[in-house]
Formats: sequence, structure tokens, C-alpha cells
Amino acid sequence: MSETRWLNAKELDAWRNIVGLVLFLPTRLEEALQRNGLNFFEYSTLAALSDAPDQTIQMSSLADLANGSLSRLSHAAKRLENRGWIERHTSPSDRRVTLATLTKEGMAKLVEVAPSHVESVRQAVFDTLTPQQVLELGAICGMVVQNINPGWPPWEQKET
Amino acid sequence: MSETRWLNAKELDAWRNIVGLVLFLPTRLEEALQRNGLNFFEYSTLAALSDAPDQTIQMSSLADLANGSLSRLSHAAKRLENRGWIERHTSPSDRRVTLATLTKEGMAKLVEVAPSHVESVRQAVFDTLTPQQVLELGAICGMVVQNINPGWPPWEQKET
DNA sequence: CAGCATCACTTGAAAGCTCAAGTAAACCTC
DNA sequence: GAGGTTTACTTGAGCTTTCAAGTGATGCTG
Repeated sequence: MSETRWLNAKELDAWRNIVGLVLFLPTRLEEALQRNGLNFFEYSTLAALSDAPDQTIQMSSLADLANGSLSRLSHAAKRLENRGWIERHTSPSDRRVTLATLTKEGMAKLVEVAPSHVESVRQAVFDTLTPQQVLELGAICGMVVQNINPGWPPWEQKET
Repeated sequence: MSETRWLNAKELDAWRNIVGLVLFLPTRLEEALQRNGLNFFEYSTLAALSDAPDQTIQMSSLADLANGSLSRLSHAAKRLENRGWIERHTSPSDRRVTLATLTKEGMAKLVEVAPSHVESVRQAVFDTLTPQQVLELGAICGMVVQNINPGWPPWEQKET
């Protein structure tokens, strides 16, 4: 019904750069990880487990922490389990629940991969920006994300 | 050899928001397009063709304009061709070259889809930010992209 | 406590992307 | 101008992700 609100020149310019970031940054990060035999989602999964008490989290929570669907995690968990980096056991208290645990080998893998991942993050983003720009970028991205996806991140529960 | 330069608290905070953007923004944009039966790459392909003289571009240039590999475009072009939105013909001047053309139906489809796409872009990004923030975000993303992928965008050739 | 709904997860098929290989045309280069 | 290289594109297999459906376990309700 209403007229389309097209982008003006400045907006279009900004939009192209935003699209560029959204297209190329993931690719760049994946490249570094792939060389170590992991994709970003698998890495996030291992990282989330490593931060948890007993390196153990239930599948559905883990899916949230790694920012993926339960189905996606289920497939990924199978791959990670096959390579010996995680284990899955049904919870004794609720037999619907599956608990995923990081194995020793999984932790070792994470420790091996993490430095090169962080380094690629630095090279891609932080080394080109001033600390001030990092703050601005983080803040603005935060606003957009809050708008798109309120209630993210899942691990940030407000305190009473 | 050298020590890993881990992220400090502020950097980590910014990084989480950047990752959030890079994860959720594409998903959100794809959602809107998928409802119209297109993905972002297919949309970019049609849009690039619509801007070209005679709505015709050779495959390899089109791949650059749509920010994808030639293989990816080849697969996508087959789908778009099957739906009658583009046509492919070998160039008369160089029979290795394939020229892709937007059909009338393809143009109609683009005109149909564009408003809802632009609207989703506005809703996701521009409506939450001040014009000043849009400028900043665009500029900073531009710096990161230049760093990751110098020589982008492909359509911006410098003049003599 | 029987029956039904809900929850937690897994599975398999379909779709799209990447990578490596294949095809054909055009360009050297001697 | 024959032989080999490069260019332009297509194709098919393999992988990951999504979506819909399936499997048990648990919770609710009369």
C-alpha cells in the first residue's frame, strides 16, 4: 500500500559495506578454522562446553550457547563424537535429556585451535581498528542485534 | 612461537556483538526473501543484471557483482533459468563466454520482491540507528572489509 | 492412573555451496 | 598451423544445514 522507502545514497553506501562485512568476515574466519578441521559452529560448541561446569551441558542449552538449532547441534555432535572430542550420555534425572561432555581430547583440540582462531579474529577486525572504533562497532552491532533478535545472548540472564 | 594475543574484556564484548550481527542479519534478510522464493544470492544476481546495459552480463563478471564463485553462479543460473527469470546464450564474439540476460519475467519478479527486501533491510538496520550511527557503521565495516578483502567491491574501478 | 499433550532429542531427505574434474573454445609459440 | 596452455564455464560428488517427521520420556488432567 505505502510507498517503498528506498535507500538514499549514503544509506546505500553504508549498506554495501555492511553486506561486505557480513559476507566476507565469516568466510575469513571459517578459512582459518577449516585448516584445523573445524567449522565455526563446531568451534563454538567445543568452546561453550569448555566453559561449563564439568565441561558438560545439555544439548538444548548447548544449541543456544552455540547459536544454532537443536537439529544442527545434533548433527554436529555426531561428527564431534565420531572424532572423539565430545561424548553424549542420557541424563539420569530426566531420560529425555542428553548431556554432552567435552573429552580430554576435545579440550586438547580446542587448546590447539584457539590461538590461531583468535589470531585470525585479530587480523581481520581488531588490528585494523582503533580501540575507539572497536567500541563503536561493538555498540552499534549490539543495537542492531537487539533489534533483530531480542533476548540474545542466551547466556546473559538478568539478576534480581 | 609468540604468545597468543587474547581478547580483553572490552574486545570480547564487542566481538560477541559483531558475531551476533554476522550470524543473525543474513538469516533475517534471507527469511524475507525466502518468502518470495529467492535467496540473497539469487536476488543479488537479478539485481546486478537489472542494472546492466541490456540487462546482460557475462557469467564471470556477474559472479563478481553478486559476490559469489562462478560455480555458485552457474548452479544458481540454472535455477533462475528454469523459472524463466534469466536466459543464457553463448557470446557470438567469444564462444567460451556465456551471456546472462534478465527476462521480462525476471524483471517483473525483481520489481515484485525489491520493496519487501528493502523494507526488511530498513527494519533490521536503518530504523534502529541514527543517521550518524549508520555513517559510522558503514565506515567501520568498510575498513574491515578493505582489510579482509582488498579490491572489493569489483564494480568500483578507479578512473584515470 | 489412563490417555493425551508436551518436551528433548534424533533422523532422513532436500537444497545449496564448495571443490575438483571435465569440456570446449581461444590464444600462444615455435 | 599443430600442440600445448589458458580461459570460461558446467557438472557432479560430498558436506552442512534446514525442515518435517519420528521416537521415547515426562507431565498434566479428569
